[in-house]
Order: sequence, then structure tokens, then C-alpha cells
Amino acid sequence: MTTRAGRQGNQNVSEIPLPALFTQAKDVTLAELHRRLDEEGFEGIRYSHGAVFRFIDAEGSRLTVLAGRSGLSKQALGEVVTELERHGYVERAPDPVDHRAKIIRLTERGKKAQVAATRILEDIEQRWAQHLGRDRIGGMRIVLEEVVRFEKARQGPSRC
Amino acid sequence: MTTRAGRQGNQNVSEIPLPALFTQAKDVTLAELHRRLDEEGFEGIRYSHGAVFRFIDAEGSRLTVLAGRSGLSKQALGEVVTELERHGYVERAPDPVDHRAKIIRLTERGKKAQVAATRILEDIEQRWAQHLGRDRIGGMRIVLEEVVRFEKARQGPSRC
DNA sequence: ACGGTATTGTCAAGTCACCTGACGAATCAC
DNA sequence: GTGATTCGTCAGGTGACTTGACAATACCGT
Repeated sequence: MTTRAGRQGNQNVSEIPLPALFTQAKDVTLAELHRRLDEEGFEGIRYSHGAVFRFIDAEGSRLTVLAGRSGLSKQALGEVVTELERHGYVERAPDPVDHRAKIIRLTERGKKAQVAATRILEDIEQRWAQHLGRDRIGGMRIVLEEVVRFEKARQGPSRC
Repeated sequence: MTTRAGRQGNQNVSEIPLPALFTQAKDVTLAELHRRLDEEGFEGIRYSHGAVFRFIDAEGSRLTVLAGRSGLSKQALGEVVTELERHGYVERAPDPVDHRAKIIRLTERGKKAQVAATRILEDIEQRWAQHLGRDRIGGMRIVLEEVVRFEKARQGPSRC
């Protein structure tokens, strides 16, 4: 039995809507990334943790800075940091200059996880390139970035 | 030529991770879709409602069928249906054959919203095509679909 | 006709990824 | 030095899901 719906009087059933297509692409990529991270011993890493791994500075960053860069609220990011701290990927150190602030820093384990995640994502992209064409995957990346930039420019101007 | 960064081992910031890229593409598309639906008088439509609009049959569908097609649990889908019912997009009618089941059917308003959503998404894609190249957008779509199929084939066999 | 099993949809409760509002502590601006 | 601002946390809420339990109904073999 086919899992396809296909009985709707409309012809283009195979035309999967754009948001669904993007979501599926994200989901399969993330599933593979997390599966392989887990495989390598980096357990408990979830989607939202990327906000830290992606934006943290080598010498550590303040929570507020991380929140700003990731676009999350500082409360949300604080929770993510607590979670990562519990798993041993980051640590909170008091800022010697500003006693209100704490500096969030990757532990050794955190740095290794960061490197592993980058490597796995590159590997996934390379495998796609091998099977579906290097120029086609590269083109997809570029067009996606342009699409995002284009739509943000269209929607953004209202934002102050 | 363009501002592209070669992968020379330099940790250039412009290499946005794939999951983030897909998520951003989804977000800007969905923002535009919902903004324009709202503009046309179709209010209260949210992301999860697509599970109904995408998979419902013209003559109506059972909740269980919709859940199966969308991949959601029937509880989750039931909640979505209740929400859409409250906004007047769908209605629950008892199945005359099977008294356990209820048939979920689009109202006139629901059908108009469905048509509008399809039209808006086509329009968004066409505008991208005009500004960024028809073949490039078409290519992105095809490659994305292949990527999803490829990854699902890779991940799928181990499941179940 | 009857008892066992499978199916339909709903209720309850929990998880994850966010959000806003309120707040004490520390720093900055004048 | 007093007031305003900034830093991170606590409390509580929402949206989009999940699993488990359940009554009502339908199906099936005897």
C-alpha cells in the first residue's frame, strides 16, 4: 500500500508544500546528526543546544550575548545552558570584571562535541554531493541562502 | 566571484549549518504565508493546521486517517481539528456507517482557506523564481526532495 | 447469539522549545 | 550618592507535540 494520499481532484499531489519540504529536510538532517553524535558518545544533545554550540566564542561568552546572537530570549538560553552544564558540555564561570555576569565556556567535552558536530554535518553534505551531484547540492545551499536573504529583506523592513 | 567562502579550514562564519538553513527557509516562508492568509481574512491559522489542510479528502476524512497521513498521533490531530472547528474551518459530522467514527469535513470557509494557501505558496515560489531564477528555484525543489528521499531511505531501513 | 478482540475518538498528563513579566544584585551615568 | 540600566534567574504560560488509559462501537470466530 502506498502511503500517498492522492485522491483529491487536484493533479499536483506530488507537489509537496514548501514549508513541509523544508521541515522534512531539517528533520532528516537533524536525525542523522544526533544519531551520530550519540554514537560517538555525545549523549543528550538536542535541537536547541545548537544555539550555544553555534554562537559561543572560543574564550567563552556571556549569556546575554549568546541570546542576542541566537535570537532567543535570555531565559530560554539560560535553560539551554543549564541543560548543557548538566551534561558536562559547558560551565559557568563568574566574570572577574563584571560581577553581575557569568561567562559560559565550553568544557573539553563540549569542544569535542562542537568539532564532531561540524564534521558530521560536513560529512552529510559531502555524502549528498557524492550521490546527488556536487554542483547540485552546492547550488541548493546557495539558492536557499538567497531565498532566506530575499524574504528577510522583504519582511524585515517593518522591523525596527 | 560571489561572496562565497571556500572551505579552506578557516572557520568562516558565513557557513551556516544545514539544519539552521532549512529552519530559516521554513520560517520565512511560513511567516509570509500566514501573514497573507491573515490579510485575506483567514485568521488564527497556525503551522500545525497544515496537517489537516494538506491531507483531508474533498468528501471529508476520519481523524485516524488524517493522523496516519500526517504522521501525527490521533490525539494531536484531534486537538488541531478542535482548534480549526472553533475558527470555523472544519466541522465534525457523525459517520452514518460507523457510529464510532466522525467525519471531518472542510466548511466553505475552510475550502476557501485551503485554496488561498495553495495559491499563496505558488505565488511565493513564483516570486522567488522571478528574482532568483526559475531553473534555480525549480532545481532547489527537486534536489531538496531527493535529499529527503535519500536520507529517509538511509535511515528508514533500520527502523521497524 | 455471544464473548473476545480490534478500532474510533477523547481525556489526562507529561515533554520540549520557546515566550513575557518580575525581580535582586551589580554596574553605569551624572 | 542616588537613579537608571544591565545581568542572570525565578515563576508562569503557550504551542506542538508525545504516551497511556478508557468508553463506545464494530468485527469475527464459534
